[in-house]
Amino acid sequence: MVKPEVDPVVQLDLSVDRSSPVPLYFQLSQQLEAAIEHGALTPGSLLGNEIELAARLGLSRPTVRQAIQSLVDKGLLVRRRGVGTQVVHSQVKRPLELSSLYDDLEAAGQRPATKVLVNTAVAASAEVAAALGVPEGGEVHRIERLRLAHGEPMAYLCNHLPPGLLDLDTAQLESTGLYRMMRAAGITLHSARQSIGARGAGPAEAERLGETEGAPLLTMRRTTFDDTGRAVEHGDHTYRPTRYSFEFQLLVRP
Amino acid sequence: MVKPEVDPVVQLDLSVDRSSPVPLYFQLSQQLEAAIEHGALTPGSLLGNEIELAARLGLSRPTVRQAIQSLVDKGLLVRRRGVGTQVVHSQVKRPLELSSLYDDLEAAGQRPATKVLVNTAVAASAEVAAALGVPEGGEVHRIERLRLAHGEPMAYLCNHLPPGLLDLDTAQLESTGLYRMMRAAGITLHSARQSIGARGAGPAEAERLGETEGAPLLTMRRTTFDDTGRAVEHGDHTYRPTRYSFEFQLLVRP
DNA sequence: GTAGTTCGATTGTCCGGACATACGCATTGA
DNA sequence: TCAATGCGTATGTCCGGACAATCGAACTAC
Repeated sequence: MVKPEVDPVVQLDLSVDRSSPVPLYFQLSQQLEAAIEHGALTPGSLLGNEIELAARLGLSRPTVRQAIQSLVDKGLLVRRRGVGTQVVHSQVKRPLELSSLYDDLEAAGQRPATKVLVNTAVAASAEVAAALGVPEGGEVHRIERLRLAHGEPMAYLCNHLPPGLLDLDTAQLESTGLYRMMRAAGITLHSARQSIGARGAGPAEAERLGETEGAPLLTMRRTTFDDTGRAVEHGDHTYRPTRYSFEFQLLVRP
Repeated sequence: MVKPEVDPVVQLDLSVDRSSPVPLYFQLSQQLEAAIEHGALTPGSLLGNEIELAARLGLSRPTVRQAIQSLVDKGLLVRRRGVGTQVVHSQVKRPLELSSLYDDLEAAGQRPATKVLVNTAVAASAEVAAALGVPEGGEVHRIERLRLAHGEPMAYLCNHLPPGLLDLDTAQLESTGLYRMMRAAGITLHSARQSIGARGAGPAEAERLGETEGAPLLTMRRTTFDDTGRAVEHGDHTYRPTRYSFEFQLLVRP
């Protein structure tokens, strides 16, 4: 005889503050997310039907649905018609974001350091010009940086930016990441095209990263666009694979 | 004197079929997406306000909003309060999906071929057991495959699956991809954790892929989960970086 | 006992309206 | 000339309700 093993319907105390400027659906989704993170909502448990949940909170169903939908989009919940909404059996941490290496390292507690090697205006090569949408040979800004963690070189970052987009202060580049500077300048990052590959290190690369010639390197080429579709950055990065790999989670879009 | 360069408001003929079982918001979003793809809606152009659009189509605003929102989520449109909704300046093709190598190659017109090297039950190693959530030493299914394109080896794929999940027919594995077989078996893929790195080829690997020992290889380790949170597959793949790289687009989630 | 049917539960879709909020632009004022 | 103000417009949020579609389980009939 097998036990029924019925998924429990969880009752937790939720509340919303109508005087707050924070949208109600957002307050609710945050509380639900916190409950999942915190363990109050265990994986597999049912959330209880929307109608009753709305009544209990004094909200309308559309508002509750909006809150739930945002968590479904994050991969934390699954809805099934005729069944209910249940918490995904964990494993989900963070879907892939357009992350900066700097932020990633900092989040991992690695205290990243940056050494700016080059920070100057140059004529755009054919590839850079095509990526940034500027005329070939036109002026673009070139940055070469070495990213270190625990004093050891971890990655070599070569970026090109369209002229006049950002005030690229070397000191600032060494103390924070490029993406942060862009966001601080009011640029709304929207999307990026990436290509991740591998190749053997050339002599100069090997020297820069403290590897031997021919050693395997992880490479990433990326062009980033803001919400107007303008290319705001093109990067060519090489990573030491013994020190860094790309970790991410992806969701199947339904 | 600079030209005004005002983004035009586009008028295109849209229509919905109320007798169709296809949801109205979906009909609309598909037509809008087609118009963008086709060029009828040019990048930067405004979509016209929701109220009027709803009136013109005989729909309610929530329905129109739902259609627009789905395209915003895909990165095709951007909404600005007080301004309007406009088409993103292209560059956006497809956000990253949980893709199978087989499908990727087929979409690229490469006519992939698969050679199954191993297809048998084995005892789970510690790593595989942890990834699949089965007891260490318990039975799991192991598949080793060689993926070829144009007759050349491109990748070596080693996968482990929980026992009894799928009927793993060797002939079928050679004629299609693993993900397709899973979907056909009624498994709803939900999310995956991936790690992409690089390393030098060992002797056996080099032999299998036709590379020399120590040659740089691109590696991908992935665990895939279905919508109940159950791990359905754990893979350890190595790619020849001269033949393959990971290309994808990502969106910043707002 | 097994297969088919009915039925309750729950989410999916859609409506029509209301007010709040933020952006861009024109007007106004110093 | 330039900054502050006000206004129109568009999206953002929220409501309350209605019906449809689907799933699972209990029920019925064979």
